[in-house]
Amino acid sequence: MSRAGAIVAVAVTPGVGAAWMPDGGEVSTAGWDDAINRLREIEEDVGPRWLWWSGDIGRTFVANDIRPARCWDLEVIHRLLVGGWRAGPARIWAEAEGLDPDGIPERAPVDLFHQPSDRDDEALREDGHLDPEWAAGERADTLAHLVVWVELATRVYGAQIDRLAAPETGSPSPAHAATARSESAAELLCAELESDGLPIDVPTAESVIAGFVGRRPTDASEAARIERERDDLVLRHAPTDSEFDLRNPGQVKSLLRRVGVELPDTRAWRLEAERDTHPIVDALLTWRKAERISTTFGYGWIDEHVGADGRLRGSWTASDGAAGRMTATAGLHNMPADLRPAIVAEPGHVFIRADLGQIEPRVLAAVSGDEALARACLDDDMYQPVADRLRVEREIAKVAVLGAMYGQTTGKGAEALAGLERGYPVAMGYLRAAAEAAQGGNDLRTFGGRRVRMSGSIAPGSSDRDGRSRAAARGRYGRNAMVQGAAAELFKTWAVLTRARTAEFSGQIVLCLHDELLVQAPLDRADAAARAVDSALDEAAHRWAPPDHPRVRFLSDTSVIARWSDAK
DNA sequence: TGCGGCTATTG
DNA sequence: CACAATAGCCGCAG
Repeated sequence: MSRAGAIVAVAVTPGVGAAWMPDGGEVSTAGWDDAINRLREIEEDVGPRWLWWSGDIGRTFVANDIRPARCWDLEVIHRLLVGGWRAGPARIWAEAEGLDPDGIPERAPVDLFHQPSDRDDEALREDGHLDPEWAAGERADTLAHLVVWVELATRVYGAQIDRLAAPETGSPSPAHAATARSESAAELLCAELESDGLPIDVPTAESVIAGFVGRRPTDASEAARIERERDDLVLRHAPTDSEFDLRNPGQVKSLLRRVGVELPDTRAWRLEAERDTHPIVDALLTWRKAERISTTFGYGWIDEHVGADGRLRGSWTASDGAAGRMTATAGLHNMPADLRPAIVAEPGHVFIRADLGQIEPRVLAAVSGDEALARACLDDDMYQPVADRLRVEREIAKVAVLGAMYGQTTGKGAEALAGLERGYPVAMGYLRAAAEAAQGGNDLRTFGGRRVRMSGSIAPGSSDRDGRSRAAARGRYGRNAMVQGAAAELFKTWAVLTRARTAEFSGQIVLCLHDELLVQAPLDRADAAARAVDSALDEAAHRWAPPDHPRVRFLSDTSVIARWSDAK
């Protein structure tokens, strides 16, 4: 029997045990021997929305093979409401209680007068702040302490619910509470992505790598010899009486000047234009590619990040950076396309690869409420109707729309920008308002309720001493964050619904890539899983979409494939 | 040792 | 070569 509305606050410490408390009910505890079984029973019998302090608890669940359907992550929602990255129990508590975060106590130094054993055991100080030793996680070591944590969690939860519904957050919107739930689930999905990893066929990966840098060296001296030979393929085109370090851009520039190629910098797209000028340019481009594979995506990368089970693992964050996108380490988000043939579904399985078409301009149409732009989204290729309206080529229209979202003011799309202003004034006004607010140093809030801080270290402007360009950079940052951030929210809603709806077909999300999902499923259930991915998008668009705005059509290009490179 | 600059890769 | 990210190597300041 499932009670979908049930909230169960929970705190777990491996080796110690667990405490849990249903909303309005009694607190229970179990020692570690019993804790995981009890929690698993609750998940299976009740399927509650687990309320916990941070993704650490979710990771503990996942590490013990419990995959909850629903959660409420206080730290995730704190970041959503407050913006930025700083969190932790002390900040979360202070925010919930309306206390000044600058008043958060430092921990007392351990010295003759402050021994650890002197501590009293109260979680809350007289001034209302969380005790620093509790905040540092040192008081999660007994069942009695875990009981206190679940009680405190319940109090923070109440405050967050109030805050999500309050006008202070901007326009009060059910989207904010919905985003809070999907962002929590996304953090849980990150725990699973870290645990599960991405299937990679190591022999295939190594043969791709070998194609760029040669066979795996057996020892350090062979590695050094190969490196030297690679360097020589470039340097043989250079004057023999001079030494150049190819890894030093300044020296590469001098080297090129010596052979008559004068460039402001040595980026690949500039070198590309000079390929025919001198043979050293082509050699250098080849060297760069090999060097990149060798240092970043070579044998060392495989050794470091691929497990014995043939899974590539990195760490994941559910809402990083300016706008709250998912991020991943270990090259999971920037793996060269050349390596995609090595991403292969395991025996008896296939991948469902699904990617959203033109997600950012469609999201712009939705959040701005621009009816004309929303109508353009009815087309599979929304740039075509925009081009027709502006009476320009499709490529021009595309560059103009992207330029508007990125804050471009010069170049090819600039003249079409005026047409956009006339044709889609609501969307353009939305972007301009965001840019102006950001330029003036005002915090923004995305459609889903994420606060984008314009004060603080993430926002641009610290290194740039020119005030005007700094202001312009802030404007572009804010303008883009509103679109990219809302797109990230829609994407995560889709991802967590895909997680839920493909589970019955044994689907497992193995990669999230901003607008693309890779799901592994058993061969014989692939079609059903693929249909579930598509219907999860419809469901996500429904849940996420602004209720008082024109409906916007979202599209997924979905295919069933054996390896990542097979699609499109 | 930490940080900014340059470079390459992805969405 | 606009917006976002991770990550490597180099030179330079402390």
